[in-house]
Amino acid sequence: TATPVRVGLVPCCGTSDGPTGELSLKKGRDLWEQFHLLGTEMVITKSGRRMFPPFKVRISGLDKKAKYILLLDIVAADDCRYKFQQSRWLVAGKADPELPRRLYIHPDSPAPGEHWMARAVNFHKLKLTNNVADKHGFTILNSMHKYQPRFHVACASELLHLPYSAFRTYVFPETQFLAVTAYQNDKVKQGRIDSGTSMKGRNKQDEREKKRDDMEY
Amino acid sequence: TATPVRVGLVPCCGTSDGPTGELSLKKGRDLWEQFHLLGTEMVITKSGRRMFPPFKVRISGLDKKAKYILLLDIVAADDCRYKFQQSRWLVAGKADPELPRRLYIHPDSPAPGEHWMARAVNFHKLKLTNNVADKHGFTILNSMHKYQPRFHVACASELLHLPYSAFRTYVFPETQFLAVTAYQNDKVKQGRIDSGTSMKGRNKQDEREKKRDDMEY
DNA sequence: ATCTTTCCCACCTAGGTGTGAACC
DNA sequence: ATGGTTCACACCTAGGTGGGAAAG
Repeated sequence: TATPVRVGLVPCCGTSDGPTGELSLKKGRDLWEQFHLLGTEMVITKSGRRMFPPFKVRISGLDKKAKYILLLDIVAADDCRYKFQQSRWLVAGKADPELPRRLYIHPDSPAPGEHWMARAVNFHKLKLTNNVADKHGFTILNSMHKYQPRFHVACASELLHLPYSAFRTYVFPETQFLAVTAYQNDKVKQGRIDSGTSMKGRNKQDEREKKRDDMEY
Repeated sequence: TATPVRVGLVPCCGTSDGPTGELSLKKGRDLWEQFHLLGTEMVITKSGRRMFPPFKVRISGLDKKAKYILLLDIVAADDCRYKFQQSRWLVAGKADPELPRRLYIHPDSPAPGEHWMARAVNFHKLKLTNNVADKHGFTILNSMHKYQPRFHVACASELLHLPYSAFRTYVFPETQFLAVTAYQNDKVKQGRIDSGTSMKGRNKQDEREKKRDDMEY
């Protein structure tokens, strides 16, 4: 084609601005890189869990009028099983057999190039699960394995044509992650909380408040 | 065309099943009809308010593969201004000049006939406002005036072709309503609350609970 | 004993809703 | 005084999140 297609991962900057403890991520640096340095972990659950940071790409050079389908899939990054011991990830044997591969088709697909180029494309609705029998179409992963998300652009005007259409694939190594059913690295857990996007779970009850509750009786 | 296009307003049945006071709507009858008997009121606000009951249509007889744009607009039902006095709506003069007409294009548009026919089409995201300077594209209405929603089907593969495309228009008289900035008829207000879909606002504090709060000091 | 998974639940955000007093 | 409008706010739903105990 005449114009080259360019795809860039959109930086996801942390929004934390509270008191920055030792563990919090520096503001203004890309969240993906920050977590990558620590060893990104993604929680997988039976009912499905989103990715964090969100996977966003900006794309240019498409034909404005031609229709495209945009997809994300997640493939094994290597052939190992891992364990987390003494604050570090160690190889713990050979990988379990790969599970049925599933494509996450961006819900706007198919859409013309101008639509995709107008703003960053966000794949935040993709969900990860460890449920081998999942019927929602979520991406099924093995816990304690390392994965690599991949982004694809397909020239296709209809979803039915997808299997026969030309693909272009883009990989961003900083989006590699380990699938877990519970956070292993406390720094990763704290980083998610600090980056503000994650909604806090049940807080340890504040001492003062706890006292008051106790006094109700 | 060979097959006739059929469009039906989808009944919106109330979900209330609590203690049914004198004012609550009977279960299992169409909400639109129920409110129509009372004189449907729709609140309009500066920041925009959804319609209730939701406007839903079921459509059949479209060409499966052809593309359509589905729209809703809301036009003056007559040339009067109204007032609510002694529990009834009375004509109170001539209508104010009509405000700029706005079309609400269903966000799935354009889409093939099979998409529209697969399930009821819901226009619940349309918002009503009385803000003449609105920049969100909400539908602008005059308070204390009577309106009639209209549903349109346009044969058009692109939004840009809309102005030149053929329309088919459907009107459901039971969806007429009066635009208000605050509910006038208590029965309408109570009907909305009873039908359950409306999220309750601040409740009059339950006496028992109030007492407890007061005792906190 | 250790590691990993599962489950329920309190908490959070986002956004729609009527309240009631203030405003005009 | 009246009638209509505005506004901040408590409440609601829906759905995503980590906590922590319990189970495997």
